[in-house]
Amino acid sequence: MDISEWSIDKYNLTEEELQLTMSGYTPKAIKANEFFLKEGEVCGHIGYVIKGLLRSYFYDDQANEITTNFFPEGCLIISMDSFNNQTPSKEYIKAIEDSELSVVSYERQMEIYKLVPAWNQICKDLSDIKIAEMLKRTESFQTLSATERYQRFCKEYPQLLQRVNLGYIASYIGVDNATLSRIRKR
Amino acid sequence: MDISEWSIDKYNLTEEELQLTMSGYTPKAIKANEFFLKEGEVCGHIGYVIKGLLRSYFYDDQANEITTNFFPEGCLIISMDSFNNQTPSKEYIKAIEDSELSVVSYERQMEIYKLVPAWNQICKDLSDIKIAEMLKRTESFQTLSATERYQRFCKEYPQLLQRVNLGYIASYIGVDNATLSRIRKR
DNA sequence: ACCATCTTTTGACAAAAGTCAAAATCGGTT
DNA sequence: AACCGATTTTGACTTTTGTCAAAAGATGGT
Repeated sequence: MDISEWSIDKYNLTEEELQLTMSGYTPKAIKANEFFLKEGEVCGHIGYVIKGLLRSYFYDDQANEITTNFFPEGCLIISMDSFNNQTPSKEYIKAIEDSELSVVSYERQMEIYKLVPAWNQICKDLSDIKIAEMLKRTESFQTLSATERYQRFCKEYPQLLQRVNLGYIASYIGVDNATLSRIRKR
Repeated sequence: MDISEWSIDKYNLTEEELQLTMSGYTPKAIKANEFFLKEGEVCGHIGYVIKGLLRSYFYDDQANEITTNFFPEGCLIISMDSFNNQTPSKEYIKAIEDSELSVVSYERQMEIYKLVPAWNQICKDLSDIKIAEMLKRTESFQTLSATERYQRFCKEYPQLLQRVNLGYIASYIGVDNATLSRIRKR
């Protein structure tokens, strides 16, 4: 199962549980280049991307911006370490395009866990999906060349290719900017 | 929090809950080069490593063995995808040294989830730890050279350095065997 | 102690990827 | 249409890493 196959329908929530879940969520618009979360802040919300595109990134020792994830429509935005442990975030999350989110606060989400037991399972499934994604990503670094990683990226995220700067893709797949440019002309 | 700081003591289980948890676990000895899990098998057990050392690996397109993880004393062994979804494993898990494990079956672990509610939290915490580990690993591929990845490996897992083949480390950090050998002479 | 096997090192070379700077291109604004 | 800044491409070059094969070293079994 990957995130594209995931749906809340699986969990057979009662009407009331669905109500409780939905009631915690509020819409939030975010313009291109605005932040959903900054380094050092504690991630206080989960966001669901209804429309638009965001990305997360951090700065390495040499102050290069390293993109860690893209969040297009249908994604849940969450800085795992920061949200789960309510500790300061090590990364920024910033909108690439004007976006519309649906957000829920940490406190409200905690209540939902208590009121709707199925959320424990939902949460576990989402963690498992995340882990599966990351395993695949690690594998690509262990076994693929830069060119192959780029090809895989194109295959997996064709919808991102036209929408994000190449530099973001370059750092995402762990390749220098100029090298990616050369890879692209075959 | 990483796995070395994790302990079941955190969860204030009652004597009875602890009893129920422990009762599911049985000791299992495994000799060097024997398998804990083979590719294609469904992972039916979680293992806790009391003594010894194991590793997980798979074969890439060119039939290279790629090491994905090491499991020294104190680790939980679990093939996430296979155990969680009860699907055939894509990787092998094999003992590097004669090892002693404490194992619990999938069925028994599912019962424990029901009988000891705190296990939901335990499970979530362990997932979070796993995710944090993987984030760090991904970051190392995105930002570090082969030499730096080797240095980080040495710093993080000094106890493994003397105990595993260099070839295992090489594929773990995504470097050719011969290259790692050269890195090591500075 | 000896052999067979596996692991690690080394050499010579090729290919891949990084660096730095300049040029070209693209986007949005006035 | 001209301009500014950001992004992308390109050139010339260096460094890193991979490949292949052979040699050296280590290990375990008998």
